[in-house]
Amino acid sequence: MASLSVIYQGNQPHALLLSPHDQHKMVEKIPAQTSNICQMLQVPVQVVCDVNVGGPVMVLNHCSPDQIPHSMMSDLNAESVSMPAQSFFSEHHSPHEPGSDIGHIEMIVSAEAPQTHSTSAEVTVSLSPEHYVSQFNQTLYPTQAFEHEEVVQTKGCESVKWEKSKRPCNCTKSQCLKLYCECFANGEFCSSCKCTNCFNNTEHVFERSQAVKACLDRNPGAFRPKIGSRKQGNVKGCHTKGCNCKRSGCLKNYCECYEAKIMCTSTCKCVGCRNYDEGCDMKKSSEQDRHDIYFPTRCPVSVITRDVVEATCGCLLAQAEEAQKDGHIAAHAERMILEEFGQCLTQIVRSIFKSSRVQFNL
DNA sequence: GAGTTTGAAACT
DNA sequence: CAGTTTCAAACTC
Repeated sequence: MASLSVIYQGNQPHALLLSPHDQHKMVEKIPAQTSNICQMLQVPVQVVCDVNVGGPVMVLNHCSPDQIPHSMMSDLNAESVSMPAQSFFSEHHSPHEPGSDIGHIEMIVSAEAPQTHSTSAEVTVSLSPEHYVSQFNQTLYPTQAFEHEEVVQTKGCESVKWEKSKRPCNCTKSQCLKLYCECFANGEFCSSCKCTNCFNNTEHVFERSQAVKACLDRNPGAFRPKIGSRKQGNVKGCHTKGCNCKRSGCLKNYCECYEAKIMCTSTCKCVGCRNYDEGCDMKKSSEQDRHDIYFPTRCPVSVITRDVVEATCGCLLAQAEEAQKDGHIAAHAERMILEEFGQCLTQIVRSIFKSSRVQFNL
């Protein structure tokens, strides 16, 4: 029943668990994992206790505010909350921002100790607004997914929006407990999926929490959004790790940057990237690099391959998009595109001559 | 819809 | 940490 639980080891309070859901089984199983929970979460949580709660603290964060108030209001003893629960959240949230984070929280609540303890633990929990991401909670208590949900993530003064569509997964071998599974990677339970042997559901909460921990052990940032905060001049944000594409030119949905509709950046380790904005990014040092990559030396008869044609079209489209973005008039846009086409032709001709020289030398 | 390609994740 | 394998989505036919 309690969304706020104090976990004891022997007579000593061991951990404070804030949970949005009524999941006793999970609460019972979590203590074994809580020893390094703060480090695992990488969420500095300042805990000021009237009694020594002592141990690590799990703080619900990064959950749907629509869910939290209900559980908090229904589960907490109203008399022990120093401010009305409704105002507690309304001060920090717009109720119509699904998926937004709690952000800054200051509250005083009472947590009922187990029956073996006669006292209540009154604690003040203060979350620093800049450390709002609680991946473990997010993944342990996933929010319901919505079709084509637009998530608004607020971090400090920055606001990043990205499309988050809930697609049914088709996992067959991963039990949906590895990051291969999009549902799992998004911190969601599988629902209406076509997966087989799925463990990413409420019936396998323990296995799932183990898998979450394993992922976080491998990579503490495993469940952080891959599309990070926007940089100056980067309207939509950037990929936190960058992509490693080698064959797609970062112009297909294989590329995580392209799929997220963002430009590749210098963080990416991609080869032959075509997904960047020359005006705003340092991805490539010069336009020449781009053409050199896509118009390499080849046998004359095979220079104009399908790849070359696609690359040329890509160049022209990129120019068109840039012209449109910059708000140029049609005539100027046409000129830009034609100039780009000229550059492409120049490179093709150069490639023919280069490969011809090679052949002649042979 | 089956087969292939791709690149991230996982593993060694 | 680099190389390899596994995996599921994207893509092609």
